[in-house]
Amino acid sequence: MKTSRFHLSTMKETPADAEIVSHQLMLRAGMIRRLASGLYTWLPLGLRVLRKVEAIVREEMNRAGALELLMPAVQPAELWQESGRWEQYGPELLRLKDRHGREFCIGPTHEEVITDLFRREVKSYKQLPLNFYQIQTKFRDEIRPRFGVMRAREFVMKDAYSFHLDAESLQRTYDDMFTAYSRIFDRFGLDYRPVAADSGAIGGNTSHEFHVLADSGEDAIAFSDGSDYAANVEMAEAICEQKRGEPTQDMHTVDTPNAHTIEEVCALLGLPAEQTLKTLIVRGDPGEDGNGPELVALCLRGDHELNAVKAEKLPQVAAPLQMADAEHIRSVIGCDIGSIGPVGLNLPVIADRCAAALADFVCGANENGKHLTGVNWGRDLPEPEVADIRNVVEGDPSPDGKGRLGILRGIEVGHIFQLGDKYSRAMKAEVLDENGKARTVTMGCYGIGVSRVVAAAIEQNHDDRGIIWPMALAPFTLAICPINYHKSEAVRNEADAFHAWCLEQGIDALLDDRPLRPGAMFADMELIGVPHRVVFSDRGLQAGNFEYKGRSDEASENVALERLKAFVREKLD
RNA sequence: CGGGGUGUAGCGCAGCCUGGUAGCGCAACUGCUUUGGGAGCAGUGGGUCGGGGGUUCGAAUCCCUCCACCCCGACCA
Repeated sequence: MKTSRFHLSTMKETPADAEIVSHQLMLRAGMIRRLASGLYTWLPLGLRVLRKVEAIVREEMNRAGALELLMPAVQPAELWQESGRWEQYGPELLRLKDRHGREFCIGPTHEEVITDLFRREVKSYKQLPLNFYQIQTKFRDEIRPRFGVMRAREFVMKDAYSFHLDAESLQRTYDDMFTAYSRIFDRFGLDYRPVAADSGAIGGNTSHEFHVLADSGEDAIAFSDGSDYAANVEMAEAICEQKRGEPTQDMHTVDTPNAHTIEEVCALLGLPAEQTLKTLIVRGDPGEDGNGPELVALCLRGDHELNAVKAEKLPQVAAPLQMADAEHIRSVIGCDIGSIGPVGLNLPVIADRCAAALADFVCGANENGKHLTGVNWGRDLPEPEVADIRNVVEGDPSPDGKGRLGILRGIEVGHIFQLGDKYSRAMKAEVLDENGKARTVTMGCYGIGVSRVVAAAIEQNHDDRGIIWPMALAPFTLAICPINYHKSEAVRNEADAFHAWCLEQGIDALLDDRPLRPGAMFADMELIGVPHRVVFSDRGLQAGNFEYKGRSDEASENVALERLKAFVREKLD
């Protein structure tokens, strides 16, 4: 490809509304253009990368025995009503009506459609297991689309759905998918981690997320330095090593005017946050009979953070988690937030393991401007119910007992999940077993955010000059930069001949034949992240050399012209 | 949805407070010079100042309204 025939559309300045580096670089490099909120056009340069991601995904899915198909983006409401998700899904589901007034949605995912297909197509256990996948455009009407294609409303996803007669078969395919995903992310050349994710009510290791590691990632993942344990912070179990000490202090009330936060209380009393207890008041779950608690108190050590996912799984707590409002708290407890504590509190009290292990701690006195010191469970107030309700922090022991936890940030690009019979039961997807009896099948589903992978690769691999593509994802693998292409016949001949050779060899080479000065040419090739660069100039040719530089090399090197083809082959292999 | 902010040329911005008919840099186009790290000079084109309404002799500027976009959003006890 020659730049003069490729719509290379780079920008020197960063568009003001792009917040994160991948979004900025994708705009500056001319990979994408915004059409409306959360909707993007992929320009030729960006599409080349997207297609490379797709190709690797497709090859590895095929290798793992999955079968590609393609389902419609628009889906009839009846299927969603059948699964119950027409009501459950909420405003993220884009709904529309056709000219006859029939209701449809634009698919955010395809469990209903694939399950419907399956029940019409497959009748016998002999046809199982089956694993279908597609690479297709999805639409989710996000509350707040942002970060370019990282969190777009319309995006490209690979979604796969497997069908099985029993749990063992599902587990085998699940393991195959785990292996295939690992191969896919290995081939991308990205630094990634599979992590255990919310395993839900079924129990066991039924879900893994694949995260591309990047400091800007939206998810926190916890991993052990002593084993291969890795889990989303949302679900990583927080263990308390400390044993509660004996009380050594009496309980006292102290004046703490204007001290509302843990930080302010600690500064005032000269204590570390680890010696304090904070009390959060959340809405209770009224339960089926309506006799559940209206409010519930959750106690954490002062330096810890509440984990909402864990908290809302508690039977007393309303899901989704809702903090009580200030007015409500004042009417029930009689003080403002900032002065609440569990002593004498007429609410169910649930303490995190570490909060329950405190002795002689400081907490709010349920009276504005006052705190209690030297408080001890069992002596000054009843023993609390104990639960794991905090986020793990750096240095916590690993839940598998091996090593300590570190925290990394990641971008979720893949998710594999054992669905069970949620959809197959609701939609009566059954096959006949060996006894001729109808059996409901069990399902797995497996997603990869194809367009998000592109953004995540950039988040992980860039410098102040632009993108640094891993070889497998680069839109072009080799940039040919001739200096004075339009003036020097020798340079032009050499560059054209080499370019032609590259095409024969199947090398994605980009020849920059624009009449630009070298600096401008180099800057563009670095911005779009081409991994290898070859320069031809009169000066070099006269000395019998060409110049080579890898995208992340410090300096360029001069290489003898005779070695050109062998040298390039070596670099690309 | 709530809070905050921004809409002026393809991109980045100034002008608005204190009304007087729109400007800078980059990009684009033409010509000449230049050619190893985003060249120089000269010239050219491109804007119903987000839309609508109002005030005024006169509105990018003041007022009202709608729209779009961006950011933040219970970890506080």
